[in-house]
Amino acid sequence: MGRIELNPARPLARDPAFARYSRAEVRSVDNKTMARLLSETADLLEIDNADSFRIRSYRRAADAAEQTTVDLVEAAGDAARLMEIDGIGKGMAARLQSMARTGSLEQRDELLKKYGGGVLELLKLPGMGPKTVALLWAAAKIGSIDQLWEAIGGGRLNGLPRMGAKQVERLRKGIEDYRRSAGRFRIDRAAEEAERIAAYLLKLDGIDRVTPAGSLRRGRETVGDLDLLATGPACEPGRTEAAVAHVAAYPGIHDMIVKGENKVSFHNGEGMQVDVRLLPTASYGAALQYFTGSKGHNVALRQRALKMGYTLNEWALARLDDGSAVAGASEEEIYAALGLTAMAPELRENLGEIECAARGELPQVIALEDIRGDVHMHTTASDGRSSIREMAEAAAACGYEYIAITDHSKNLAMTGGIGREAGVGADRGGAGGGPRAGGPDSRVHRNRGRHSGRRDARPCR
DNA sequence: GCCGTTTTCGGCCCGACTGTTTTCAGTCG
Repeated sequence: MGRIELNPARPLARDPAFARYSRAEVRSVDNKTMARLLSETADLLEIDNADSFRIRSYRRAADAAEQTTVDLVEAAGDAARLMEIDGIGKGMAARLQSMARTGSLEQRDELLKKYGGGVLELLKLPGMGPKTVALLWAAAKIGSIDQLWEAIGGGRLNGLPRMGAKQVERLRKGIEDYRRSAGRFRIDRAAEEAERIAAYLLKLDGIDRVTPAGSLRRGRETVGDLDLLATGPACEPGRTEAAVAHVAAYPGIHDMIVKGENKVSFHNGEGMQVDVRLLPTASYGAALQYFTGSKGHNVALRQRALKMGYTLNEWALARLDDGSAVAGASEEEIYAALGLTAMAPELRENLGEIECAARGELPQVIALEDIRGDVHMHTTASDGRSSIREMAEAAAACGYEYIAITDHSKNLAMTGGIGREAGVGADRGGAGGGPRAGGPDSRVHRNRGRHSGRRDARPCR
């Protein structure tokens, strides 16, 4: 078994959650995909003005699919097992089975035929809900963000119900904001995809190591393209045929962009571009440095190399006079040859880190081990999924010194809320997959990672 | 569409806020 790492200092392969993941068979449909299909169906049904309780059932099923510890594809052969999951009845069990078999959901496909896929994107605009989407569709056949943009420019929204000047301006600004962030993916989603693909790549004898590079490795909040660097005997020049074929056979590929000798690029089902590069071991460090970036950091680093009589590219750090390689197998030796302390990827944004490294005064990056506590936790007293005791025990297992329970008050009625009689807020699963007192799912609240300020949502190593 | 119960059918979460309208509809959490 080879290695997968987000940061060489913290190999993911040691992560128990990851270890479980890497053993799983890579499939194009999983629990998360099913949850998304169900949730989108609920959105489309709302636009279609379907029965609100039927819509709620789809949302509950989506939440159930997202949260359950049951592998739905594996369980799909037994409807009774699916129906043991809270929120999954006879109808939803059949839909889960169908999704496991075909990768799609018939109800969703039919509604998409009627309205087009653009309406799901419209819902991502702030202040845009299903009623407004339905209104725009009925009044002006607006079914996408581009069409809405044109309609706003042409003044075609004037006179529509609830479309005053403020609302139109809000939509216009919402589109501008959306377009600025479009095409990028949250780091947690990119990391999940990186782990999934890396686990698949490592199944080939001859690929020993896979490392995500780019903005994912630098810990940015969002990722554009996903860069994965692979090394091993099957990645050496002239011997990459089997590795290229293996990458190209990855089941999550939606469409192929490039298939060359050293690089395979494709889009996955979510539209994320993935670049897999096969690299010789001798150049691994240079390539890792080059593809990790950032662009500004690399430009500054190359300028420093030139001043020192070197040239730096993705293959090696080499002398300018005779072209002989000075370093390339590891990042550390490249930085050392340039008179710099090796630095964490998170620091490489050309914000003075090169000058600091030259002086030996690099700041220390906060690591998971530095987190001492968590001050935002919800429990089954409101909309969390674990009891205070379970939360405290999980925190203790992480080595935390303190936690703060921050349950909702009863003013936020949909979450149950503390201040009510014991059990009132916990006896039913509410919207958003609400509390389940005594339920089998003892995972900590999903907000934990976010509010801890970590990019890695996992609570423990 | 699910759940609990009445084993066949009724019930299913709620308030603040905003914009638009003038008492309400829609979104958000």
